Amino acid sequence: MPPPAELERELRATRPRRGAPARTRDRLIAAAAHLFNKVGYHGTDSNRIARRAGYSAGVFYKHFRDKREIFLAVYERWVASEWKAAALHLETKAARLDTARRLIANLVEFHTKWKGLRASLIELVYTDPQIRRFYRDQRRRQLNVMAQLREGIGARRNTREDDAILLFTLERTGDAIAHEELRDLGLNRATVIRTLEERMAAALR
Amino acid sequence: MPPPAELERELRATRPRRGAPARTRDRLIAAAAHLFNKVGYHGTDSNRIARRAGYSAGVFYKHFRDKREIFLAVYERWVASEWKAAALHLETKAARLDTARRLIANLVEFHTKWKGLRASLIELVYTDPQIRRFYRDQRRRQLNVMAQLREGIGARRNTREDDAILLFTLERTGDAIAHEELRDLGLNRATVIRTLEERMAAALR
Amino acid sequence: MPPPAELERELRATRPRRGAPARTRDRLIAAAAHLFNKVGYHGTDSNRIARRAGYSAGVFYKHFRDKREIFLAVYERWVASEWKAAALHLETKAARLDTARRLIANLVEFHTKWKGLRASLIELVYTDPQIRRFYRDQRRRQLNVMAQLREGIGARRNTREDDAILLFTLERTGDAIAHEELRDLGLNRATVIRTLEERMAAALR
Amino acid sequence: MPPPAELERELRATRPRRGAPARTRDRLIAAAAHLFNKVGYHGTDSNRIARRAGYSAGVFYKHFRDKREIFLAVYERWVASEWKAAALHLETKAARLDTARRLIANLVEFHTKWKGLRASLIELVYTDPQIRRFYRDQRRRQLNVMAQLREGIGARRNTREDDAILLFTLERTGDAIAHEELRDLGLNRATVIRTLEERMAAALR
DNA sequence: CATGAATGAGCCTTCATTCAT
DNA sequence: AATGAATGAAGGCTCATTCAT
Repeated sequence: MPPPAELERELRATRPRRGAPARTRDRLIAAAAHLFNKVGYHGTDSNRIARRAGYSAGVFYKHFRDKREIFLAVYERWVASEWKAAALHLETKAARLDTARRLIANLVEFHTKWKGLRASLIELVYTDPQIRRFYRDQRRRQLNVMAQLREGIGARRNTREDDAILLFTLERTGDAIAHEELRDLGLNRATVIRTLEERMAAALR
Repeated sequence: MPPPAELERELRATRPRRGAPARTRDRLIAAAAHLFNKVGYHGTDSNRIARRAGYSAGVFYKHFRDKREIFLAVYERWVASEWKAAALHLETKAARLDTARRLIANLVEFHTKWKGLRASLIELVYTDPQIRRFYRDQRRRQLNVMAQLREGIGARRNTREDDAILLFTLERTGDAIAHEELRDLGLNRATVIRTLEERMAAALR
Repeated sequence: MPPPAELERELRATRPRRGAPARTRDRLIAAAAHLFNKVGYHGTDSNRIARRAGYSAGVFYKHFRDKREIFLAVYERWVASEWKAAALHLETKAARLDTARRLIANLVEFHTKWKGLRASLIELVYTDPQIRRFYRDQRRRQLNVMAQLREGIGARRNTREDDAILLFTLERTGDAIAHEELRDLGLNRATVIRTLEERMAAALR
Repeated sequence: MPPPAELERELRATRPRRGAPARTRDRLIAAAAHLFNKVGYHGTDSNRIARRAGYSAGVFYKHFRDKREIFLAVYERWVASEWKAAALHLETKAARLDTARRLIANLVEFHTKWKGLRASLIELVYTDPQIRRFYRDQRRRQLNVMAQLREGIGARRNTREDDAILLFTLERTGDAIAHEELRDLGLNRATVIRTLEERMAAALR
């Protein structure tokens, strides 16, 4: 006997019986994002994604070829929203250090919110060519933005290699903060964040 | 009788029909390390580990409760060998920059050799409390060693937080090098490595 | 695709490709009843139950958590049908001895038809708390019916303990008849049955 | 990793390193009896029997073809000891009712002590021809003894069929007592036992 | 005789995926 | 467009049994 009351079903009431395909796709992605983040890619099954989105199992495969594909969609959406937030901070006129602070705050927020998803990401980047490609494209885009920023502000000479190392540092340290690694190591979170902010600000100079 | 054409069988010839348990365990760990590294944790199954080690399926469970447990054993072994190599470099009397070079070379070598394993690791650290604990313990140990080093050489004041950030940078950049991320991004590998060496050397000052 | 020559496949033709869940559950229970009765509880596996019912392996777990659970379902169904038959005999207006005869005939019929199932039952009653509970509930129900019967007919005083002993006698002797134990012991089946009928009739007095 | 400290190993110390085969066999049977009775036939594995007897796994198959065979040996031994006890009571000169009491006490004691074993027995009698044969042989032997007893004491005429029904009643009610079925049904144990004693005594008349 | 490592068949269970309705 | 019953391959794991030492 399947478990009686599926909490996942709650959404069903909200949903129109025959909605626009795009809306269905959206709901599926949202449900998948939640589940991937909560129980990991391998801990999530496609039936559950559909059910949580308020649909029956079959719907999933009308919109995605497989689990891999919806993961990519989730990842794309997540990246897009992170970029959007970052862009907002960059556009806002402010002192260099203030901008850096906002960007780091943004980083920490996103890494914290999506820590489960990020934990699955690395393996998939290694495993799946398509996800790898997308992942690298984002990095390239980040490097380009950084290069432009420095140019725009007439910044001092700095190599793309340095930028990359900074990005790696930010990414990995952001994860450490999200996963409470610092606390477990008896480190001061504020100090670490301040250091990241300074490096970020330095890169914007 | 095992299925007809098993490539994995090659090892069987080499192996004594009945060995010491410790030897069997060793072979299982070695086989698991290979497979985890090649096809990832989730792509590996216990039967295949046993078969690759030259045994039949049942043997696996005589030595390990489940896949998680053998992963931990693999990880422990890998970490131990990395530490051993690092310790060797640290003990060798040499100029600061030379020691740094060796340590970075060691890092790159290990991250390259075990890139598949590392790709699986992150998710497991997130998922599995025991693996997480071990992982954090290693980091703590690294930080302690760094603190001692600086003290020993009468080094300048540097915070444990800085050390942690450096370790995160090294780890993540080491992965990027291993996965050829730099090449895909059109970055110069030698430049990146030189930067890492300098930071390492600076931390030893 | 299931292995080539599966006799169990015969049912598949009969079955609609996609039926109501209740119907599927019914078929699974029927198949399980047959197999438990034929090869015993421990000789039956869930895949085979599904296959015999005309389904693939996975279906089983959509309806039952495990073998234990379907055994209970089988047992419940079997008990219900036996009660139904017994009730019919009790309701029919007839001389005491006639009613007794019918009840004994019913007993022998059921014990014969389900002798394999009953052989597994005892161990499960010992092993499984839920099955034990159900088993005892039936016995209690039987005792209650017997008490009512005697009361209804203004019968002579008889203790619940005597009733219980009678039920045990009937149960065990019913099994002996079903399993041809009497024949192996060189006993006269008709004589034994007549004795049971007389005791039954006496209890109804 | 196998569980560290196996309690079952305790016996090993006691045992001579190279004992007489008969002694080894004895120990295996005793260990098997204990385990069958505790966790049932299907819940016992042959390695564990050997380990509990203080031997390694392989020894088992030097003495028994398979689990079935050792079950039969256990069963034979148990029956023999029950007969021995019963014979003792029968030989003791005493009033009919006193002998009956002793026999019933003996029955209850044995059924209680071996209730787990008995729970497995029924299915095996159904499943295994050899065990079935032995089981029936015991019943035949019991019936013969009863016939002789009545003859010996110049007892009144009573059919072998009646004796059989009595034996079935005793057996099944003995199990009910052992399994605390009576208690669960709210019945008085003493009353039931008295009834059994009376019927036993009547059979001896 | 005894050891105990190793075997491998086979059951249990999950889940990505399909398809008739 | 949506349903959801059904599929079936693939692993996980156990345990009766063997055999080289």
